[in-house]
Amino acid sequence: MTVEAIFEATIQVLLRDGMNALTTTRVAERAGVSVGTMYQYFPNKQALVYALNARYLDALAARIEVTCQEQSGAPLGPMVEALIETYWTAKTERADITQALYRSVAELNNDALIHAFADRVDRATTEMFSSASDANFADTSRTNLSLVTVIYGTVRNAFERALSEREVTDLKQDLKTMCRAYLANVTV
Amino acid sequence: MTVEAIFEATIQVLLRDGMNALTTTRVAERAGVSVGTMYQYFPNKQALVYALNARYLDALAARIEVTCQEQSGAPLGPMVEALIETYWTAKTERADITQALYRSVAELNNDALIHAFADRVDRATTEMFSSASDANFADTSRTNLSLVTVIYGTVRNAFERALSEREVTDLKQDLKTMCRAYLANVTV
DNA sequence: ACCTGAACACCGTTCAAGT
DNA sequence: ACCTGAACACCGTTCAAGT
Repeated sequence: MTVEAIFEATIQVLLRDGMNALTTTRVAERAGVSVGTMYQYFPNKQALVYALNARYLDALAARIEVTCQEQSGAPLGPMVEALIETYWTAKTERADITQALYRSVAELNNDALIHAFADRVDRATTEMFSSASDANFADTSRTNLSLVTVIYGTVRNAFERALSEREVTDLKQDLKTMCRAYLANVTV
Repeated sequence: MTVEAIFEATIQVLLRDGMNALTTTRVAERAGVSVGTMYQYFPNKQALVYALNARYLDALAARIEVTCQEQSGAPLGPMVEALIETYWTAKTERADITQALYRSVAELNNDALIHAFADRVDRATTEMFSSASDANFADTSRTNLSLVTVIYGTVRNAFERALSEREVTDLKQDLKTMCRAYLANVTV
């Protein structure tokens, strides 16, 4: 399909030449269509980058939802570790794409994108945590928000710092320790 | 000074009209100089944005260093809370500028910028944590890395999510709980 | 219905000319 | 020494013309 070819071309240009070289001409050329065709599917360049990120976040949200369903009813410890594992893996298995998208999304007004993603994922994780065999929170949505903000933020920052494999392993383990310790603290 | 006027103009254009409207012409106009003048001080537009971010990170690093010096010799708990407080305040007191810079820096290859900042700040925090009255880490640099990555990442993610004041207060408190609990866990 | 690509407005950058 | 701004190459976007 033409749209798929354009998406694929966008990722390739982003990976090969970076954000600055992401021109409509180059994307169209690589996708094997003319610029005009691109504008039939996307009203402008921003919309293309936006759609690409929306597509990625949708896939990410779906994976998190799967993990949340799998962990339903488990104890809190394994639960939060599974969430960390899923998010971290999803982000790192194609680290280059993750980086490229982080950079591309910054240019656009992505509030709607972030909120749609956050709402969907928050729903899944909140439900998961509520189902825990040892769940007994003073404030479920607060705990959920704290956990996911810390987890997603840490993964992102780990990316920016370009940590070594060793450092990533240690950090991931420490993040799990932190979240487990926090959960022990906020469970009544 | 001309350079200062250009920096100031850049921030203003960024705040008023966003990243897309940040054109060399507009910046020059607002700074009261011609485009040519801008190019005497910065080789290109990227360099201008880069320099603006470098300037900001330098000021941020200086503030963190001050906190680290102030906390020297204190117990770990208050120490990590002071670090969280300083970083969070520095980022939120001019939230609009923080946001604008987050967005502007994404476009450029900022590895050098990030690393220079990270190295400098890591040195300050590692020294602080080592000086704690109750410091006794199995692995000081690992603990330091985990703490700063989690803290900086959480603040950044809190920004992206555009949390309410209430949520921010709760999250900050929970982050402190997490870091304290983690420190209790990794101290031998 | 879907595609093409020349044409237009605008942006980043340069450089001969000004003080 | 520092500044100006018209000029140039290139990019995002459009639209009349093609299949």
